[in-house]
Amino acid sequence: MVDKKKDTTTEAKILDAARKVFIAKGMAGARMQDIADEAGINKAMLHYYFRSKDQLFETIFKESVGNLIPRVKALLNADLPLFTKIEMFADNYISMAMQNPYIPMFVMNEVNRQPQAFIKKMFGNDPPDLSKLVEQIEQEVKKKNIVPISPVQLVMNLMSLCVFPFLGKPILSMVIGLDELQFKNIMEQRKKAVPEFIIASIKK
Amino acid sequence: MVDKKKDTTTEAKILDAARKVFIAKGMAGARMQDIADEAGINKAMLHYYFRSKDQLFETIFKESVGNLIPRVKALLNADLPLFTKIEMFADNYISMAMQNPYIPMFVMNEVNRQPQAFIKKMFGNDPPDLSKLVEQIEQEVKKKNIVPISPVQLVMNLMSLCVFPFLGKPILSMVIGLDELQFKNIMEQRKKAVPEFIIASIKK
DNA sequence: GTCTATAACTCGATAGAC
DNA sequence: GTCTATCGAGTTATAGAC
Repeated sequence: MVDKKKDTTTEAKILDAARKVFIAKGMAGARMQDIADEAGINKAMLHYYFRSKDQLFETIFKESVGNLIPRVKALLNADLPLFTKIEMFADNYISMAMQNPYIPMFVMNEVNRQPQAFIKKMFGNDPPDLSKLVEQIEQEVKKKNIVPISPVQLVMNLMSLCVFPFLGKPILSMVIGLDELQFKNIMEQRKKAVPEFIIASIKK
Repeated sequence: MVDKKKDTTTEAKILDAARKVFIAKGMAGARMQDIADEAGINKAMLHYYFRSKDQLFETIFKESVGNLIPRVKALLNADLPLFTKIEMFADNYISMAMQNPYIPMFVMNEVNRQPQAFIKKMFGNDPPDLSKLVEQIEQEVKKKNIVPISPVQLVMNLMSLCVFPFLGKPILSMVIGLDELQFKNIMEQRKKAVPEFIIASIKK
């Protein structure tokens, strides 16, 4: 790695700053001036590199969600036991979110802001298909490996338990009284604790 | 109720409109013009009644969270069995959120925007105290009524399972493919399904 | 109390020098 | 490529007539 350019190119500085500001304040709340200040350059540069606020935002947004989607899709269609899928989803998602703790809120927000635009942008023509997973759950119920549970409820539970702690971090930290390190430790535990919690509930 | 004034007073019309717009678009995304249009009056009136956008927003925000907090506090300190508390929290919260499905996202967002200002505004000098609930959970573990579980993880699980579906509604509707009615039915089921799911996991 | 008109200001975007 | 200066659209807020 001799000739690494650092992240000192103007473009990289802009992207770092934009990521920070957009994620903290959302599209509507962010100011181009904030981003310029954060990057230590001036506003005109932002337009020189990314033409408009919309385009800069979209770059950040795609980068934030783009990484996750292919992995989720792969997992959905994988040929693995149900419990393994649950374990892998929890581990993958929580690991990603620990490295980028503000992404869940950021994404949730923008999806809320314009749900249909989001679908097109992120999934194009082939949205994620849960049918295989749903069928797998129904099979496990039929085989009496797990208790009778609605697949929708089970999927909702898994997502809730993985995603919510990052969305609700400020409230949870406040109500339960956690500092950064404690929060981090608890999330680390959760990679195993969530699948265990779910499996304990549904296993026969 | 002969002389009921309806909600046709200008102030009430403004509040109804502001609630709708702020909740849909957040503080930064909302426009005073949108609120005026929604209320069927003009912008100047908004300032006549509420002086500034900030003040109008704060009125709506306090109203949104204000109802919930006393009920949560009461439940936390109530002298009830653990499983009963879990059942009551799920039922209360999900019922509230079904009537006001955008409040969870709205609140989560604004808490995120300014966490410390939020604490002061909402709780003043006495923030909610979870210590009694935590102790109760530890007791149940010690008495071997439930499996060993960290109180923090259990509380987090309960909140996740109740709150997340409303935050993630657009994503869930998209991914799972739900219309309004289906979503409503699933949330109705969840009032019972969430406590059952939790209790099945932790009961010995 | 309610309205119209407009002031005051914020912010994204561009022009143009270097 | 980078900067300063400024434009112009969009927004909050106010003045003042009715």
